[in-house]
Amino acid sequence: MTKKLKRQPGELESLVLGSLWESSKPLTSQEIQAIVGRSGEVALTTVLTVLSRLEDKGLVARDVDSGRSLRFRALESREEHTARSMLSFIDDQTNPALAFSYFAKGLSKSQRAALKKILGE
Amino acid sequence: MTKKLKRQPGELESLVLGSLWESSKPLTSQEIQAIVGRSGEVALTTVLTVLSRLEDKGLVARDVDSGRSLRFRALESREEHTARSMLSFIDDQTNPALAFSYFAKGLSKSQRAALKKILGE
DNA sequence: GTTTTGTTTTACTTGTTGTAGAATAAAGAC
DNA sequence: GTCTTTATTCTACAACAAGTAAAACAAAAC
Repeated sequence: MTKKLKRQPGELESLVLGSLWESSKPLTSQEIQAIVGRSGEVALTTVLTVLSRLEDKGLVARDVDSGRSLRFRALESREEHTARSMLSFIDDQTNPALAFSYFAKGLSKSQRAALKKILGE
Repeated sequence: MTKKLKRQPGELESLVLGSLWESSKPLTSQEIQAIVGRSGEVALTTVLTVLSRLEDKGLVARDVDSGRSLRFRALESREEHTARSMLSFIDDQTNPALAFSYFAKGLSKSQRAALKKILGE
């Protein structure tokens, strides 16, 4: 009997990281479990495994809480992470301008306006 | 004896796809093999496996050459692909403007100028 | 028709992620 | 101070993606 995975590869990691991005303060593993486990439970040990892998990748750090448990936090914001990811694509571009052109075409009117404003500053 | 992989996961796929992006015309599997196999050989069957996986992902298509062999081509340019990838990050952004701000900060002066120009058109 | 050349099938390996039980550590209760 | 509860780490396996290529197959070329 082939056990089917509940999630796509990378999905749980994204959910855990996303919960830290959304939160204004560091979260305990239990709090994260409650957030990602909305529909369908996830074991606490699973959450902790994912957190430790995110630490290995340098995306998450832990602090000792005043008490027994740990609190986890993202090392960069969602927006910083997004920007870095986007920039990594630009790096191996021989013709960035052409890539920018397609990119701009795919943005919404308001997104394009926002980007234009930022570049003007 | 644990056999070490020559490459990181995804690397060969990138090399194969990259060879098609660089080329102005569709390439045969042999031609691709010659390009990606510069330092350290890759079996022709390996190249063909990778090509077929790229086809499954909708990134590559094949045409019958005038003769016996096949010619492979990328379905979008490197720049189109880059733009699509970048846009996919923007999609799950609640605050695109903030992401844009970090993004702009990471661009070189000339890249920033190029992007600004495109947005002005 | 046999050899050569090109492609598909099959198959195994490694790496990453999902998943969580078992073992361990440490805090709190009594 | 021992016992229980709670939190974390260790260990392990399953599933999927990607690297790798031999074996099988098909079709030119000779």
